[in-house]
Amino acid sequence: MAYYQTHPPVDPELIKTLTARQHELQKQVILKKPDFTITTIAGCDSSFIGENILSVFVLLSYPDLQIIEKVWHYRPVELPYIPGLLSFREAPNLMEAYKKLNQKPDLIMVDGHGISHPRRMGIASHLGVHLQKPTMGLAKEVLVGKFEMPGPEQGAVSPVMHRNEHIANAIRTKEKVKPVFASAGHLMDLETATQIALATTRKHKLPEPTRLADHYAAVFKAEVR
DNA sequence: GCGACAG
DNA sequence: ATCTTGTCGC
Repeated sequence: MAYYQTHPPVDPELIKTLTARQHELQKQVILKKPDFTITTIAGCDSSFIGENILSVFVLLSYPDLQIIEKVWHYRPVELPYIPGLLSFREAPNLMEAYKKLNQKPDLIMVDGHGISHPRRMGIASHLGVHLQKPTMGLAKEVLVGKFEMPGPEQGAVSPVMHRNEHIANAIRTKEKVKPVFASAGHLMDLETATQIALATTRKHKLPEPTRLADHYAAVFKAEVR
């Protein structure tokens, strides 16, 4: 019985091209501690409806975390999910949504990894380079690297190591709940990213920027349908 | 060669 | 990511 695939088979040559593109983009990534005061932070996330992708940006004040603005963009998606190449599937639409923000954030928390990636070029770094904005990754699962489970207490942190490099931190944002993973994206450093993840966590495992982006992605998705 | 593999 | 029911705990 024939069946549909969301996308046609991916050309191996395309994978080579995109991988090479990541190596080029990686040269533009700058890791540094922000030298300014963060006043606003945005969370972003994408959801899918068949062949389409819906991306959301939620702008919050910092550190009080009040919602200032939320925008979204919806359009066909062109690539399937390929581990390591997630940015080429989601970033284009995320950038369209970003354009709709009347006020731009000081920092963007992206749903996924920053430099904790095979080529140190996760979607958070990818977006940071393209938007020329400070970004950090906030992921629910590890992509590459090894780590020891952090202690069960809220605030416990343990390093994620890969090729002898400290690429991310496993963070226990909620007591006895699975940790999340924070990493530097662009114009950011791991220490600050970790501190921001904890500073923006309230009553849930996911820090507010990511949690709210997740939430509104579902809300807008229901509207589109 | 054999697994692992963000969302 | 998405599909998909009930269930446990605050």
